[in-house]
Amino acid sequence: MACVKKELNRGGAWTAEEDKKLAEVIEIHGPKRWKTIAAKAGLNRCGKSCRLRWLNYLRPNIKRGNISDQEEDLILRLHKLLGNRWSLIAGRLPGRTDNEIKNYWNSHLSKKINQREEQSEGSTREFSSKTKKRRISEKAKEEVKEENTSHGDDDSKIKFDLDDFFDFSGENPSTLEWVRKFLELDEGLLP
DNA sequence: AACAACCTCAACCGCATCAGA
DNA sequence: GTCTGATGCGGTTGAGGTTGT
Repeated sequence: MACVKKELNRGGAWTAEEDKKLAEVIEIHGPKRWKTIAAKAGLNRCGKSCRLRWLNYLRPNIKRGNISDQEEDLILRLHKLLGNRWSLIAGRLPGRTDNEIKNYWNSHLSKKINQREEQSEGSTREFSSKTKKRRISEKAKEEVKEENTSHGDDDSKIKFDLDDFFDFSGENPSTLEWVRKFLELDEGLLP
């Protein structure tokens, strides 16, 4: 459930000191029983906050920043296939978190896709750059809404998207190698 | 230089699901 | 079978930084 609102440190950025305490307690007790961890660390944070901090920031092998072209390509394909299942997508990208991918999608990729769509529409209408930006971000929001209402258990859509997902014609060799590794990772991804 | 608009990302929230008593 | 607490997930918010006017 949600953190108890009073007395807990909500909304504030984590300090290095808090990170250190949390990491120490997790080292001893392991990354489970987050309520207990929060208490033992003596932090005014709820268990959920501690878990999130660990998963998104403190966990070993976290990659930070600079999503590579290959990773971006994979995110695009996986999103096409899976929709907004960020944790599933993150599971295919070692060192990346669902939160990071979700943020990256919302701030970079959804915009890119919309730009491509607008170009392919061949619209002749011109807007000021500011108006255009606003329009793009609003459209992105609309699309996310639509996605959520439609991704359900729609197997037919997934089957349809699989063709696109595995269409690697025209890819450069490094991307193909990346995809090959990805497919080796989990043979159980596909039905 | 000052202000407004916009962007990014860490963190929170609410709900769903899981697991154990 | 049911209740309850823990965990996981996706959506949303807001602070701080950047860019445009």
